[in-house]
Amino acid sequence: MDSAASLESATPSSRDKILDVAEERFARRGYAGVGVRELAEAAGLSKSSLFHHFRSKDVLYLAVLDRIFDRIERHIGPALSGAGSSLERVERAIDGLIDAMAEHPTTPRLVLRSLFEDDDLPEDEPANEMISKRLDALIEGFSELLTRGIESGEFRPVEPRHAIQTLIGATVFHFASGEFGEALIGTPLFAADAVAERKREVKSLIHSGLNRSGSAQETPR
Amino acid sequence: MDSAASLESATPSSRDKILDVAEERFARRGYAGVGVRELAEAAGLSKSSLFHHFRSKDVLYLAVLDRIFDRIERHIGPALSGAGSSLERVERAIDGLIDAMAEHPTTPRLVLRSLFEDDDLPEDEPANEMISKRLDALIEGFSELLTRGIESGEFRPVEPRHAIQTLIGATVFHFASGEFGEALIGTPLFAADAVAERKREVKSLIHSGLNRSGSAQETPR
DNA sequence: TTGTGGCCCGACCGAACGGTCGGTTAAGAT
DNA sequence: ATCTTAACCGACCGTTCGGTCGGGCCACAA
Repeated sequence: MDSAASLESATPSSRDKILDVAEERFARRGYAGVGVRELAEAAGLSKSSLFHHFRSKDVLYLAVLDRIFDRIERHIGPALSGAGSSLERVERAIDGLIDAMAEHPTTPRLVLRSLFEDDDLPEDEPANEMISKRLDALIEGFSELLTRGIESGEFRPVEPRHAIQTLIGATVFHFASGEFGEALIGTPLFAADAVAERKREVKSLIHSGLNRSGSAQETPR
Repeated sequence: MDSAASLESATPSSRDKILDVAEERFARRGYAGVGVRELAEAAGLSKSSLFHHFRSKDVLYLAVLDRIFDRIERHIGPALSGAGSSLERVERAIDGLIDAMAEHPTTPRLVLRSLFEDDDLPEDEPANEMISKRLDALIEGFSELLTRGIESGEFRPVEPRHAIQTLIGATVFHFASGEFGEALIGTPLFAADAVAERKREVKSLIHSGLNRSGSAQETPR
């Protein structure tokens, strides 16, 4: 029936174009805010053709999310495993997370939406459950990392799950904040140096909060 | 939940009913995700009557946001002014911000939406500009607080605007995270003790990051 | 008594929504 | 030469969208 992932590299065309366009529009205006007509037109084909590639708007949206999580896992996966102290590994994971968010401006917005929106999406859709699983796995990876650092005495005994919430806010929200964030920070959020600075700021905040006594260790990247 | 109007006359007031209903629905599913018919029905009157109270869906949404910012200013305003060390004042502001988010579960979601969504709303609408002004003022208040703490040598020389982004993420996002957040933390986000714990966690993270002991712990490399 | 104005309604409007249907190409495969 | 199939399309479907319109009801002022 549906051989979704079987065709690989040799597809330059419509399907990917639709995904690209949908990713951008959905990120900016949300699932309910974008119509399939608009997507089809922007992708350069008719609405009927769009429905030829994706059986419904739902599955198109989920396909977009799927690609997003592919990219995130690609960036974070290597960072979570590997050697080093807990602090080093957490910092590497933060770098990876920020890289994932900065790769495409659409990523943080779609992730943020999928995190806080009580989705209108069908719960039964297998693609939906699969995405939840992947998200859970990522969270679990981070959680274990923090827990290990606390158990080994390297970190203060913070609640790891609260720290994860803060971390998500500091990374995902920052790069999702669009006009507001740019007005606040004063520069484009996705310029290479702005991304590098965000990494520095987040890591230094994680490392020693606002306290001066933490000393000014500039860990270069 | 009717807040201020309930002390007054026995009128539940259709207008307020509409605002209450709209606030809850918009918070959950966003501006584009909610139709005026649904709102009217949930408020117990007809669509035409809704349009008698609010000239368009836009102004209804903006009226909802307006109430939200009223509440936030009520909570944070006093905290920003007042005496004490910079750290004390920042912590008081964080308490106020979290109180504002925890007062109604709708608040953080609507704030988050208004921060990261490139709104479909008319830029010219005066109500829209007014909300932007109020947001700017809040940000400016926080920013001055941090800047003063840094200048006085009490805080590390972090970039205050980055710290603000992190702070917003740690507070607004946390309480906006709904199902995801509850699954992660493991308890209802808005229970009194959960709110208190979040205050503690955020303040301790702000205070000394993940580092054990507020001092030393030099990281080489 | 006769407004008058606040509040409410059913009926209706054109546009847009997600989705279907039948049919037309063009490229391979048999 | 025929059959299959992926890709595409225009036309159409029923529903819902935000919004309008004309009028009904009722408390209260003149």
